[in-house]
Amino acid sequence: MIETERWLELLEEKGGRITGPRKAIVELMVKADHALSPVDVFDQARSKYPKMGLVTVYRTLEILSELGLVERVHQQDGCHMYLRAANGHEHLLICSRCGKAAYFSGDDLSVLIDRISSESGFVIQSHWLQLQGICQKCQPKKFQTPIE
Amino acid sequence: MIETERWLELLEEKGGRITGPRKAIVELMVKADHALSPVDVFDQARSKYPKMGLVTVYRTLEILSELGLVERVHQQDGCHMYLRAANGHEHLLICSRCGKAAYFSGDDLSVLIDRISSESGFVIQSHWLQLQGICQKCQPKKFQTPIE
DNA sequence: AATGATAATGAAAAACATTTTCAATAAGGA
DNA sequence: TCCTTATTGAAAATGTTTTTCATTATCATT
Ligand SMILES: [Mn+2]
Ligand SMILES: [Mn+2]
Ligand SMILES: [Zn+2]
Ligand SMILES: [Zn+2]
Repeated sequence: MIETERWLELLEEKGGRITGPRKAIVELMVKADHALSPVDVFDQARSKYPKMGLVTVYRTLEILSELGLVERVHQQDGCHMYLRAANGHEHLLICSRCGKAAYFSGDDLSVLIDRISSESGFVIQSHWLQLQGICQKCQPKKFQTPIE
Repeated sequence: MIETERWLELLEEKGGRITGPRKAIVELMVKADHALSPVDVFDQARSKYPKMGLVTVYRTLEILSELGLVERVHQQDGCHMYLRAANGHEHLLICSRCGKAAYFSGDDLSVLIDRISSESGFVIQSHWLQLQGICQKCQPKKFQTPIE
């Protein structure tokens, strides 16, 4: 995948070296469709790079997060999970059964934000929006909307 | 404050005993206008009840949270913080300088949610919305909107 | 291709955060 | 007041993240 190359190039531009452990972690994070904990990353990455240390996972997630390639996701259960970062202004939609994560965009909260701002006196800088639900695969048949 | 009484009554109805440590924690959580970490609660509660143990703080926050009186708040820094729970459908507005937290209501995301739901195939169950900004007290003079 | 400076790694230890265990204490019904 | 037992806090156990440090591997320079 070309996205992997892009991440590694950015890493390199920043002055970092491209190493086996880093490649394994990047490859995995680029294609992850679930938020992963450091231990999840560790377990998965070891199949590509068996010597992988958990410390390296922490360090690499930190770097990828500084580069804006990965971001922390909060969930009711684990809340130090990492996922490929949003492209521009996107928010997350997460399946509460299987954890599948998808970004969406096109929210317009400006009216709400203006109102809250003037009611509260706060200068609002950013917002955090996250939807929880059940993805198509996890829905029992009876709840599935027929495609028409 | 009568709200403190209400919390203690609910605790009692649930079969719990009213104790010194619990009173100290409830009093403090009822009036907190910042999300507090277990250690914050511990430190503050010790001034009312010096023998307080940190374990009791963890246990009491757990109980208050089961009773729906307190809820966990996620922030970029500490994300195991606790705050008085919302009344009905409210969301948080948090000052990124001093941590002051305020609830607001009246968000209507139904149009957005319907759209995302049909685009993604997810059945959406709930949403998290949180605004970050600078509260009035923390705003430099030049940014303050004059009251007219 | 070989060399060398040094960034990156992983094992181990340390630091933190949270949960469990357990004997002592205290709440509150009888 | 007495008795049952929920609650407490100290200490230990567990789990997570960070630090330390000697070794290894990357890659710019020969
Ligand atoms: Mn948005
Ligand atoms: Mn969180
Ligand atoms: Zn799912
Ligand atoms: Zn403030």
